[in-house]
Amino acid sequence: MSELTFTHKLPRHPFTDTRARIESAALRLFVQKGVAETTIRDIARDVGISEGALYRHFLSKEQLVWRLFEQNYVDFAGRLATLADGAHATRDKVAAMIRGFCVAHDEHPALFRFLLFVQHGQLGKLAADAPTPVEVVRRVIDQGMAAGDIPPQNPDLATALVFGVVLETVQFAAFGRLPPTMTAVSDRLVAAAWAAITAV
Amino acid sequence: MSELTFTHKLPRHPFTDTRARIESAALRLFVQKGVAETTIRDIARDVGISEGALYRHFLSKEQLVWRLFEQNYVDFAGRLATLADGAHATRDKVAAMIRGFCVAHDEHPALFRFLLFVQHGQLGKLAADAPTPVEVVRRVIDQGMAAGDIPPQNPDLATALVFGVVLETVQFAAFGRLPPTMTAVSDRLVAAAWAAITAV
Amino acid sequence: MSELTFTHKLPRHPFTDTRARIESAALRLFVQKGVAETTIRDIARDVGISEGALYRHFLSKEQLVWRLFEQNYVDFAGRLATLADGAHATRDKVAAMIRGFCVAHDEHPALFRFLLFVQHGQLGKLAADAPTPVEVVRRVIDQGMAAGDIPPQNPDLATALVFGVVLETVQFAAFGRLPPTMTAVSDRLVAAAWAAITAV
Amino acid sequence: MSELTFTHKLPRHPFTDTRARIESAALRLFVQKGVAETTIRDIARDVGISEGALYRHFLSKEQLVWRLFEQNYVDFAGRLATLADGAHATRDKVAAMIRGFCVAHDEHPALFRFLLFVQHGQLGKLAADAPTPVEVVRRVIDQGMAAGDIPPQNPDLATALVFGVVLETVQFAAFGRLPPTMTAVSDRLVAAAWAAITAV
DNA sequence: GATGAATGAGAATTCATTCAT
DNA sequence: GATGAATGAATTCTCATTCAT
Repeated sequence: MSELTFTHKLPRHPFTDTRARIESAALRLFVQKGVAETTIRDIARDVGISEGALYRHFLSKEQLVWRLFEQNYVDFAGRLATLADGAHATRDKVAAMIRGFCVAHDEHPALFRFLLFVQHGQLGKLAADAPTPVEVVRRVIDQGMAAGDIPPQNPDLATALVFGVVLETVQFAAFGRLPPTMTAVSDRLVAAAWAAITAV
Repeated sequence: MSELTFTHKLPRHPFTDTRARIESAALRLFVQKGVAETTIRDIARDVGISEGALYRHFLSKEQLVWRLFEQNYVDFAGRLATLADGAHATRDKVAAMIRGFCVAHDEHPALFRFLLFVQHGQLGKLAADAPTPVEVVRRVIDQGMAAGDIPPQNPDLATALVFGVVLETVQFAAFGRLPPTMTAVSDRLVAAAWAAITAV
Repeated sequence: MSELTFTHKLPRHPFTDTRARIESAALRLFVQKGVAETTIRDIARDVGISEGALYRHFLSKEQLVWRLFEQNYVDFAGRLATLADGAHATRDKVAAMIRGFCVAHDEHPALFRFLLFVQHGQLGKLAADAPTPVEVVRRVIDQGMAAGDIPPQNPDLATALVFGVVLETVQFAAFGRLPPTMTAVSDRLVAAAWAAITAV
Repeated sequence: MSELTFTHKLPRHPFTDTRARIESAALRLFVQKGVAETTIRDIARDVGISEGALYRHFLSKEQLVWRLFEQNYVDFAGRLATLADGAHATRDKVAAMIRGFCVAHDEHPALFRFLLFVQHGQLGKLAADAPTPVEVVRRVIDQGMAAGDIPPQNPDLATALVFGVVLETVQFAAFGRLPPTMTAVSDRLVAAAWAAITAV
């Protein structure tokens, strides 16, 4: 997974790491055409190996999809949590997280989109207590309301607003309606999200 | 299409409603499991007819999907435009549209989700000049900025913010994180969206 | 079958004789696209009736094909026999038959091609003693050899030569390599056929 | 294609002959029952592989048919041309070609019938300038008329006569009316064809 | 680790035929 | 006689997966 993660582990064998090349190709194709529409043959051809060879690295297509999702999703949640913990004021925590979203997107847009859109449905398979970006954001909201920094309201709705501000902007960018780089608008997104959750 | 559309056209054949039942079943299954994952057999079984019978009503699965999308998407855009035109102040226009989203969702959540999430990708197939909800909202934003009601900014980004506020709330509702009825929170969404686009 | 046969029976109801219109359409389509490639729907659409209505007139597609073939094939054989019987010298008999082929072709090319090419395979289904064009020609050859007008040789081969001269010319015409009218070249075909069977 | 072609190219994969076995089976079945009436299942069963396996060797049934036709048809045309070029007098050229037809037939009757009858309709798909048996024969006729060896006449009609003599004899043989071996009657066919085209 | 042929379970689609109205 | 909806079997084709080499 090394090349894919947000956390920059180094690949062991940069020129022969077939597994990473498979994952990278799969991710790109999944985001481009959808998971169901991407065949094993598509991936194999893209990587330049035979279809059979893929099964040396993954037990099944389903497992490939799941690994791609699970490992990176939890990684990303951890990263967000770290960013939130690094700030003290509620607004700074929210800002740090939104900037984290933007950086993560710009580092690897395909992975970002895969995690947040394409495989959103896999959420149900995660262990109930697994850390997720949604939980991380929601915890910050909860604490902010407790501290009086955010007016009292349905914390899930406030969480949805934060995600909506970020994710829809990503969608518009993906459809070419906005420039592809999220970090360029991260300050604007912070302002919008904060205004939205404090507008009650 | 009568059962499905927002505008309640009459069925073409008064004695059978097979076509409408197919569309209704297809819509539900497409939203539940995804288009690619829904087979013709799934739909036929759900309607209680044979697979072959489906093809008397639709030329192909692709055409079924496309019709479901295209007709209703354009309908919905028109409806939004009417709502926007019915108000005068920019904020009232935005409010009317967001309430329109909420009502449309609550009337037929499956259709709403199909149009706005599942088949968002079909957008590219629409005629370049076809009216879309995105265009309608964007036009209101443009006019609002021209009138000085909304601070100068990238109008596409402001449009994305409005959509984000609405659509992510719908997603949270679909995942059970929020109550299923959008109209219950429409005032909150109006406030949030307006705050977001004026927070620059 | 009236409109179709070579023998010019009059239709009973020229404007409502659905059966004849079905046969006419079927024939044209069978020759144009092949029997297997022509669907009941094709025929029905061409005639302007529903698919179900076709089954008022024919028990099955197979029966439709068979009727079209059998009735006309035997008719045509009888007509050829009459022509042969009307001449006395062997060469005149051969000439009369070849001209009969040409006239039959020009009267109704689709029927001719259907009988001689498309459904040649149905031959096996005919009663063993049913009169066929092949038998008619062969009998003339036999008699001609007995009379010393045709040199002794394999009579089946001589029969094949006569058919070859006529039918391949029809094929070339159908492919646009020759003009569509056979009667224009019937004298040439007579000369060629006679030369071929006497060249031994 | 090795087993099938007249020219014996080598199979591309030395360890399997599946492709050749598919082509051989397909050819036999196409000639026996017709192309439309032969299913992929028929072919697969005949070869002893699964239906899916067929698609590793051919993209579609259509492509299988087309390859079978196109490669061998052009091959055969080339072979005929070589034979014609090897003789000098017009009659010898015609004789060489007719013997070439007979030899080709006797080498592989199914292929011969497939090319000259079953798939005659594919002719339209050939490149306009592709060499065909018809063109080869016609060129010889043209040159023979120019040289004064054949009386002036419509060269297409003369070509049709040559083909008629050969092909109808093949048909009669296929229907059991003549012995199966064409080479046994090739001299007779040469005499008949030459007589037919010079009888004008 | 890799290959490529093969499998087998569907998938979408077609089509002759039936039948209630 | 006619209609059009429906059926069900068959057909082409796809694709995740296995396996001998």
